[in-house]
Amino acid sequence: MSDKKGAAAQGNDYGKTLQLPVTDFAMRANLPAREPGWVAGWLDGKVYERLRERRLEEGAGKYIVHLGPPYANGNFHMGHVLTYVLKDFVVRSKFMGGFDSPYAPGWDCHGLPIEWKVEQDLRAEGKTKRDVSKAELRARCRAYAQKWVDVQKSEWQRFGALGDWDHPYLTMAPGNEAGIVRELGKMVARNLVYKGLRSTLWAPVEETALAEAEVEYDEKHKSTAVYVGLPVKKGSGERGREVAGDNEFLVIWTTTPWTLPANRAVAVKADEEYVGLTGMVNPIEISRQDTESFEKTAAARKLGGTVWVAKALASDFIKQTGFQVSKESSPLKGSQLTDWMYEHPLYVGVMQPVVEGFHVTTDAGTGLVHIAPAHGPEDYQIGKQFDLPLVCPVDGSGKYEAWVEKLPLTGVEIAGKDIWKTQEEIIAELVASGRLLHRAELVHKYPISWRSKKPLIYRTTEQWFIALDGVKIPETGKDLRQSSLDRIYAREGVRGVQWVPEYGANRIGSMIEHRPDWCISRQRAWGVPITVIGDRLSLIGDEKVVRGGIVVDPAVWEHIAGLVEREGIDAWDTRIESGRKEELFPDGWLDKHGVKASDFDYVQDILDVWFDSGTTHAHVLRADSAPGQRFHREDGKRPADLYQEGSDQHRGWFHSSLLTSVANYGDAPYESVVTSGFVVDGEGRKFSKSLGNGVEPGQLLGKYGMDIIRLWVASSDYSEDIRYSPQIMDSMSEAYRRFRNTFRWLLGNLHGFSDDDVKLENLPELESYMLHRLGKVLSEVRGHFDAFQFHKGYRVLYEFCGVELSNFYFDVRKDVLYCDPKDGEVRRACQSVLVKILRGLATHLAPLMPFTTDEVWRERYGESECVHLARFEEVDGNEIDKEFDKRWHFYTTARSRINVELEAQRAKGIFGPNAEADVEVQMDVSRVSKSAGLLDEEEFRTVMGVSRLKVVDSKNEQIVVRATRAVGHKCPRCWRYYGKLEASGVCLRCEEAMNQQGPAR
RNA sequence: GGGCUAGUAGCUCAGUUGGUUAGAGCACUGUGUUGAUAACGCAGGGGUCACAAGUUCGAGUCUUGUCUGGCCCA
Repeated sequence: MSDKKGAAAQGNDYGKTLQLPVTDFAMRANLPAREPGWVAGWLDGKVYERLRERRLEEGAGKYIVHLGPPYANGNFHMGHVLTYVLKDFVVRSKFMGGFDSPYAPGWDCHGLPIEWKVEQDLRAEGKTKRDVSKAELRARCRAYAQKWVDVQKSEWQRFGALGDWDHPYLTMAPGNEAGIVRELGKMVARNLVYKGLRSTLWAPVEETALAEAEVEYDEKHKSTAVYVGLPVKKGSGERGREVAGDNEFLVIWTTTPWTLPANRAVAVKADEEYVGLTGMVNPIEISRQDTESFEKTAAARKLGGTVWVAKALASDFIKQTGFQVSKESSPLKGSQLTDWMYEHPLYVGVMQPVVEGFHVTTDAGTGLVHIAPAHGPEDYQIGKQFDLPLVCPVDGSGKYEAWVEKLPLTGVEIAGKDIWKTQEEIIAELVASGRLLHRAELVHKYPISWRSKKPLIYRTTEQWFIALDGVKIPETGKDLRQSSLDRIYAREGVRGVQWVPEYGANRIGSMIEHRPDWCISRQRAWGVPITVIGDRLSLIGDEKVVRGGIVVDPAVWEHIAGLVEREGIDAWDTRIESGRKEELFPDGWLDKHGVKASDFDYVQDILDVWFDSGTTHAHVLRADSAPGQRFHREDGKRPADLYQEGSDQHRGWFHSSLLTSVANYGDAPYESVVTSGFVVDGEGRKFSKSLGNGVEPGQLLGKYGMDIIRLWVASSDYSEDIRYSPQIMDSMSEAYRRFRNTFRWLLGNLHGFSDDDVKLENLPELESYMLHRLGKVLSEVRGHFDAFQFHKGYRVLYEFCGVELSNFYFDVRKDVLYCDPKDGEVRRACQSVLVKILRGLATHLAPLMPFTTDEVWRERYGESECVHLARFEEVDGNEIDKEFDKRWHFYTTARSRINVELEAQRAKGIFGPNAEADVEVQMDVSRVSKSAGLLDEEEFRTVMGVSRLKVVDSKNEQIVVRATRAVGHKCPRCWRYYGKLEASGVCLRCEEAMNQQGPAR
């Protein structure tokens, strides 16, 4: 023990004669404080632009990555971090791989959430949207979106993302808006756009139909559920016979009594059995629910009779209503009920049919389903199927239309009244007519608006659609659905899309296969107008000009697009509202066709915002096949090589992009699609406010810095959900430190060694081996990057740094680097390899850790240099023969076996560091040399870092190791033990090193 | 409720066409260094492969079901 201390003390004098690492590259990064300055440096230094120029000069091939534009509303969250970091991995690795990979950031700016926010701001000012013009409303929306574009842009830049920040695309840029109009016009010309009816989820508060994405569900919504008995008239083939008896009822169950005025049929399930229950409504049940109306009900004396319900639900019905059964009829099939008629729940004498409903189940209710085609998608479908009258009695604000009749018995006027407030009056009417069998409050899941959180209703209204079936796409000869599916699955010899992960194809495929036509119209202000002109009077017979009742003439569409391009989307409404409609037609067009502008209808709906982002392939990527495009970017390429987004976008952006692209161009807008999972917490749960497990990018940036966050993304398999937890981030910090220290050690040991000194010929075996390993590792990494498997690339790099460099190569070569003569051959050979390692690691880690690798680069090559302008470091194959490979495999595996023995002796206190050990390795020399060639004892000793190593031939299967305390004299400079030291007191090697401050060579 | 998808050490990930005792790194524990020092080396402990059936000579791997998550729908 005392000897060890003595050695350390001696070392102090000789330490100054060593070549110890020298570098200004700090051990601690202090990323949060320094990264913003580096971002600014990249922007000021035009790194992206210089990189582009360089690749253009080289004539590099293009690789286009395209992302769904973020919605310009609010700060970025962890999902954005994930997507934009992954995107940046791809862009940067493509650039470093020699591609020209321009990236255009962009923003999605139109749409309801922004409009809604602006309305809230108006409300705060004591106004409503009716107090301002549409143009002003839009101006406010535009300003609001722009504000968030600016915020998000700086957040995005802070992520370290490479991109054309000076030329982002905004869907609200007039040029882009015009492009959207052109895409729509093209679809119109292709006969893909039509007007139809649709049962839409409607928000009475916002007075608009909502997209599915805009709908939320209230898990604990309270509704009033009613059982209603409807007097029935049985028939036997012909409808319209007399009511059979006055005391038989079909029982329906509904949770939306306000829809009863719109009742047009009752649906049954054909093969379900129905029974007539004869008995009495339990007066106690009624009275308990509604004491006041009990008297009226009792007065109506219609408490008894035969009620028809599905047999499977009879007991449930009895339990719920307390109906006292005295007799049960033999069952009838649902199909036997379909020639019955019944009286409308509210309107006396209005007889309506019983029909078969495809959607009828016996999960709840009575198996007899109230059909209001105005208020539900299935209802609407059945309405169409049986040709039921379809008029919606509820207006956009959730009030009954003026023409709705008053309630006949109670005489209550409901026209103009709010549906929710009128519900009690409708129930009172049912009580009065004696048809209310039961009422109860029901807590269930119900759709609500994502904005106002108020309940939604179904309204069947006129909307505009894109047809998925039946209309052939010129390029493919098939309709939109089939053409899209062919491209998703690479069917019919069509070149398909590469989905990463592969299940993406199934996912989007089954959606496209089963989805209805795309409803593209919205009744809002902040969006691109559906600039459709309807030929109301059918004045124009030319099919090339008007088809399906709407103007399809490309000349008109291009004219309107030109107006939008100059003035923005206000161009449309402004002319309609100010009576300058003729300006919407090209000069002379009206005269040529002998019509007036007032002969036409002008649609005032706007486009679904998914249409905006879905058509970026036409505006942002170059659209060569569309000469009319004026907003395309010169640096684009269509289709893109890669679209990338979260997996939820199979339903969203990938979907709308595919449909619009196939519709107008007959191809997919992307060659590959990469999707990522979601960021979840350490337990795999989603982030949510109620769980309180959320985390904001800003917090992480302040605590860890971006490179560590990027490392977290790099280390995770994004094909699944990726987990975030403090523990995970801490281990990423550890990993970061490993990389950083590897760089620090490399830089320190390359002090005074320039890249010009690199000489890779006649290397010692160890250097040759390491160069070979480096080449293998780096090409493996590039392979993983090319396959978008960044976590595998990360792992390979990380383990190389840890296992092969830090644990092995650095450890072995420290002796040479520190103690050999400064210009010693082995030392210089080692440094030559270290340069390759440094450059290899820095360039291959640059896509993952742009900040730190750039810091490394500048530390080595000066402040004016930038790693991001470099390419992946080339390390030639450096093939080594099999014997060589086996020999080093033997050394490295023997190393770990010998280490076990060394550790055992160390534990006994025989010696401390390996330099204090002598080792004898007993092994079957002939067997080993047969495959690995002759071992070099000195090389073997070097690998072990011991003072002496002796190989002794034996016939042992396994190698046997004996480690003993080193004998001889310890060199006070290099700490190795020798038989004798030189007169100067150090070993021969150290003496030379101290004498020759670099031998003349 | 339906579609897609996952569950391998505390954490992040490997585990080939089913084939010895399921691997790596980190973390943890012990230990050595103090010439990578808020760093580095070495060694060690740690897993019923979510659970249950089934196919098979043999299952982490194939089949079915259950549980627990995630996304998208309803």
